[in-house]
Amino acid sequence: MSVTREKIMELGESLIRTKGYNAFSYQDISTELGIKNAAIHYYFPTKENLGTSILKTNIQRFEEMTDNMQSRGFDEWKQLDSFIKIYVKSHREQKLCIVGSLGPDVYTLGESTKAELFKMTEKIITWLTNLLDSGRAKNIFAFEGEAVNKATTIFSALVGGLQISRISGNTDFKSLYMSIAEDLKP
Amino acid sequence: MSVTREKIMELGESLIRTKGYNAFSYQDISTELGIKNAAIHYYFPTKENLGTSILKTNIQRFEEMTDNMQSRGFDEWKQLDSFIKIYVKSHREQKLCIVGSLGPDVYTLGESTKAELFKMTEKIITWLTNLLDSGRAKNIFAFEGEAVNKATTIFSALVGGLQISRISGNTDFKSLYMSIAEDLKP
DNA sequence: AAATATACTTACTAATAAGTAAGTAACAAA
DNA sequence: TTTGTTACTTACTTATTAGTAAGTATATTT
Repeated sequence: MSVTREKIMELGESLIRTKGYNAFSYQDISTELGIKNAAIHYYFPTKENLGTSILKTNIQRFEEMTDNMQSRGFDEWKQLDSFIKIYVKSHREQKLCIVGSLGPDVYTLGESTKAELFKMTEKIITWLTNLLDSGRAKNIFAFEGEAVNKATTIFSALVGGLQISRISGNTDFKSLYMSIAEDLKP
Repeated sequence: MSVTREKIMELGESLIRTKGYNAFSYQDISTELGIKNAAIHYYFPTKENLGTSILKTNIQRFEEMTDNMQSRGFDEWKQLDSFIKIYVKSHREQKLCIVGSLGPDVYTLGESTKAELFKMTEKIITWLTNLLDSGRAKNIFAFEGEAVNKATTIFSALVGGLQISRISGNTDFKSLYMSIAEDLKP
């Protein structure tokens, strides 16, 4: 695949996670990459097209990661830890996760982008739910109630945590991570 | 104060919490209110001015609410419950909270808006921290670690929860609320 | 050698954005 | 009665946006 195309997607994702979908323009990308805005339209005819492509790549990356952890035989703690580390890294880079940055804009997105955003959210929560359930069955995790509720709470705290910590300059993100972990210890 | 001015602020807040700050325009407001965009500029010379004013009002409302609960002698559970109910209401209205909707746009906001957003976030976390601390001292709440970390986690989960539940159509928000409450029971 | 495909640029268009300057109608104050 | 104030409208300007049509240089295929 084209290097320019990949650079556009990479920068596009970075801009979404930094400034937000409705605040970035093709000009932001073209200036940074030293190309013309029409070059971006060559690869991604519409902005919706670019947004959708970025989300599809993110879904793919997420699936590759979870498949990889599964095939390597990571236990539930290790898998949860690896997932949370994505957020620790985002926090270090002062970026939101893609779901958390597109979430508030959901009503302004085109249908295909909205569909991918929904799909990604669903995949994450389903994966987390299964992880929590299987961890509880093995007595590795302990928590009350349905796993899907715990999964939603954890995911919400991570998504919201990145936003809150970025507003207040830099709240200690490690403590959020510890708070989630502590909460699951038997 | 002017009725038009109040309607502008009310609609402005609603638009921020629905479409996001960078997706709404003075046209959205003027069309809805049947006035011209210059009329909005008469009350709020710049968009930043409007955003800042909306945040200031929100801070004031928050302080009035907490003061009111204090003076009425609400216990810690009742206070936490009342706070969470704001989010339950937001969820019902399919709106985000103002912090969660402006959060992702923080790098695109003007200095004065950013300052108020920071102030509001800080006030909420400080209030929640004190509430959790005093509740724990009375053995009404039970949790490990520092109260400020628990406060941040709870606030993050609420802010993120509204976003996640709105993406996936309508995840049961009540369960998030229960999950937080369950977690604090001694 | 001619035709085709790739990866762009040049040069626009149409729409929408925030913002402004000057005017006006209605009412109150001096 | 004039003067000023409030609450707007009219009529713009300037900048930026997503998006497009047509052209071009380079490499690849036939």
